[in-house]
Amino acid sequence: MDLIITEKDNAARRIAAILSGESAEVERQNGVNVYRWGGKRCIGLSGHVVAVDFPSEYSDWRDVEPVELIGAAVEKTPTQENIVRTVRLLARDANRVTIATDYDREGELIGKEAYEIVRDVNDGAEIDRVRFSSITDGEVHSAFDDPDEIDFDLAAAGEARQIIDLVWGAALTRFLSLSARQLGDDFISVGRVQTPTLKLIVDREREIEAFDPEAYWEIFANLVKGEESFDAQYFYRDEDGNEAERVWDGQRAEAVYETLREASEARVESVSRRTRTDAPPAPFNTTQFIRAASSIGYSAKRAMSIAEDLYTAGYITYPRTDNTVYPEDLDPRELLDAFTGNRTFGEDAETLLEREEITPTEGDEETTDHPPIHPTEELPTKGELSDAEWEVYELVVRRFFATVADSARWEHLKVVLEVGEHRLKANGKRLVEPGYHAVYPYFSTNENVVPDVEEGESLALTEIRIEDKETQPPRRYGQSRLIETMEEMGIGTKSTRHNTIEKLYDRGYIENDSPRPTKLATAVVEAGEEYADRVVSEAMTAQLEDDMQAIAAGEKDLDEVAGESREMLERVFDDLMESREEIGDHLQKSLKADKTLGPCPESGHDLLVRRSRRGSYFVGCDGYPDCEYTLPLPNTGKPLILEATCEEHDLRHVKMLAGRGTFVHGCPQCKADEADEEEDRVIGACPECGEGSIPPSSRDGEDPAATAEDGQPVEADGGELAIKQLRNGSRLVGCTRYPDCDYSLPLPRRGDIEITDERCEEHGLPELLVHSGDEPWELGCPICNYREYQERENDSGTDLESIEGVGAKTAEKLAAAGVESVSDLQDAEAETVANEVEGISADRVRKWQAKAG
DNA sequence: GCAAGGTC
Repeated sequence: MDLIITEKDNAARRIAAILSGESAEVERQNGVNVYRWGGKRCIGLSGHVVAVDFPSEYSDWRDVEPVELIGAAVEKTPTQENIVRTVRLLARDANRVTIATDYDREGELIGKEAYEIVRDVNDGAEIDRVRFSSITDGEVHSAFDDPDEIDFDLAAAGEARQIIDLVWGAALTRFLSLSARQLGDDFISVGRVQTPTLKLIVDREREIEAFDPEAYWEIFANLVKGEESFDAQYFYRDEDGNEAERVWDGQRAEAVYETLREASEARVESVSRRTRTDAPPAPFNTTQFIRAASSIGYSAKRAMSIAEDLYTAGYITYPRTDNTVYPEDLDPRELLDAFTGNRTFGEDAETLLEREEITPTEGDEETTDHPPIHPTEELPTKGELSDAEWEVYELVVRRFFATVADSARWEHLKVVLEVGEHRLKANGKRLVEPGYHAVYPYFSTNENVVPDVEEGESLALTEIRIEDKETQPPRRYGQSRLIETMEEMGIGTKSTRHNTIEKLYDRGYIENDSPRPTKLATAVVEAGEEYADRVVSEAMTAQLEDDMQAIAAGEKDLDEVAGESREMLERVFDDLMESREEIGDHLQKSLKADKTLGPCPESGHDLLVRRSRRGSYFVGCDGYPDCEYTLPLPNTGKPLILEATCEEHDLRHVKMLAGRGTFVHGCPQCKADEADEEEDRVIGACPECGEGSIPPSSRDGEDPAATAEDGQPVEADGGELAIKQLRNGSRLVGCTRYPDCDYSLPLPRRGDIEITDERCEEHGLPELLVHSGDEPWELGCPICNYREYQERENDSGTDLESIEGVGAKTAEKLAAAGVESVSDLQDAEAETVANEVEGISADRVRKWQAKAG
């Protein structure tokens, strides 16, 4: 039997289809897809199925000095048991094994890992290696016709990276965590990629903090020619003879402004026209795809997650690639042809096909890993995809269109005008040939119209404006700019950069979007800069890349490189250990500063954001237990401390991060005070315990008021419903007998609530109006409102797509197997689902179940 | 429980 091993299931399926002439059949073994035809089997791994780690005697952080990790052994252990088991099983009976993992360094290492699993159970089989950069008929056949061997040197280069990253990362992470006494979930992590990325953000923040704004002025004029008018800006020649618009001297600006105001006309001194060619963009690699998706509102993580779903569904090519040059066997005409007749894309595809020559653009980076991201010839219908998936799909399709479209042409018109000794200029631009913009609407094509004027002509000068401005500090990195910068610096990979940023959020190093560093992050970077400069600098990656090159070229060996790196880390630890306490203190102070709101009104200690044992957030005093002062926080979301500070209480404002439900809470002391001052406003009897209330036993079970009860009839105790403002900022309609009766209905956090004279026929309560913004919102009867809200929640709450990682296509597949809602998924046996749904592993199902709570 | 790199 012949066995073929690929890096992922998707590749296994496609290669099996090509080699078998579409006759391969899939069967599941241990929940893993195995493709079979004739005497052949093909199985896909899931990337690395083994991982490096220290032996178990090193696993207790408190028992082992971090420095000991430097000399510790490093072992490989299987992480994907089912896949490893299945590979072993198949390998036993194989005469020949072909490694067909991705054509890049990491692919070579994954291939070598597969080789070792095979050799472990079968020392006779012939093992060879095939390489191809896109899974197409031609490339796959020619690779299999002429197989090669595993490049063990290249794989060893990858192993050097694994070992060095583990040793440096684990030793330094444990050292910082132990010195700051941060064990458990809140450990303090450091690594070759994450820490230089964090330093980028910290450095930018330092620039922003050190920035000293400078005042300047700009002067504009409006010019009229016949019916048309346009804006022009004052400029002068600076010391170097360059055109400058910013006037740094206020008195001079004022003088120019006055002179222009006194003039009534300007004479055209010169007119220059030029046309500019605007070349279409290069094909998408991962970074440029993320950048484009971010310009239409998708975070890096979301964009990648949607792209992965579209890839798994077969609509786009592999989304993790560095390549920006289409492979030779991609025939643009053939691919465009697949879009003709399509409702959304047909017309554009047909227009593009009408041209004689089609030459796709090329980017600077050409790699062997995968083709640039482009649509496949299989088209989804709009209904098959969610709105977000469709938007991202359309972006990928239109980018492909753009890369085979013509250049655009702009006409630039520059007019210089003179008013006495002063000069004004106007820059006009018109898009004369839309070219690729016609099929790719994601770039701005704003025009600035300046009418045709002639040299020597006089134009009426009106509306002189002077604007006083300030130089601005540099802007924080956005996520996609950060990913681009990482790529430029050579840190991280196409598959990991977006995860690294996510990791910085999870570790409490950055907050908000665009990311801003916490005090902890600054302290970690400072500690790195002082004691382990290599790990905060991209130089460590650069050195590692050089060493890996040398290993791959056979000039150095793995042990030599790893040994040098370990020695370097030893020296880092010589200094670190001496300053252990100092480093720990600084980290602990920073951690506290990240949680500090301001002074406690009772004891003068700091008020901190804390977490109760049940997981909810509140504000408590650092002087606890001597001072027991507390303030509540809203019960939804994760608190973010803002820079804004309450003038009355000297406390920082708090924002609650809860995805789409994010809101600014403000000063928690003010919120509590407001609630204490606000009188409850009674609106009627409590349906649970008030006058004329119905005992729960005889009530309709659908009634939202029928919360968990023991079924015993409740005595009418004269409870009344009132609009209440709570100290944690939320507002509700609740019973005046609280806590004896806990009947409650939610109300919006913002806006003034007006109690109208109209009453709900069903519940007898007054209809409510909420005033916030221009139009009042008719909330109506609070019971009816809550019922409608719950119904809406039920409709969307059971939606499988609400689970992160489940796309429309996957939800459809799950539904076909009888898993239609979140609760179905929770009740299901992961193994059973995996066996019934093709391409889905039990592990993945378990992850979804965990996410669904 | 540490890293970074695959994949989902």
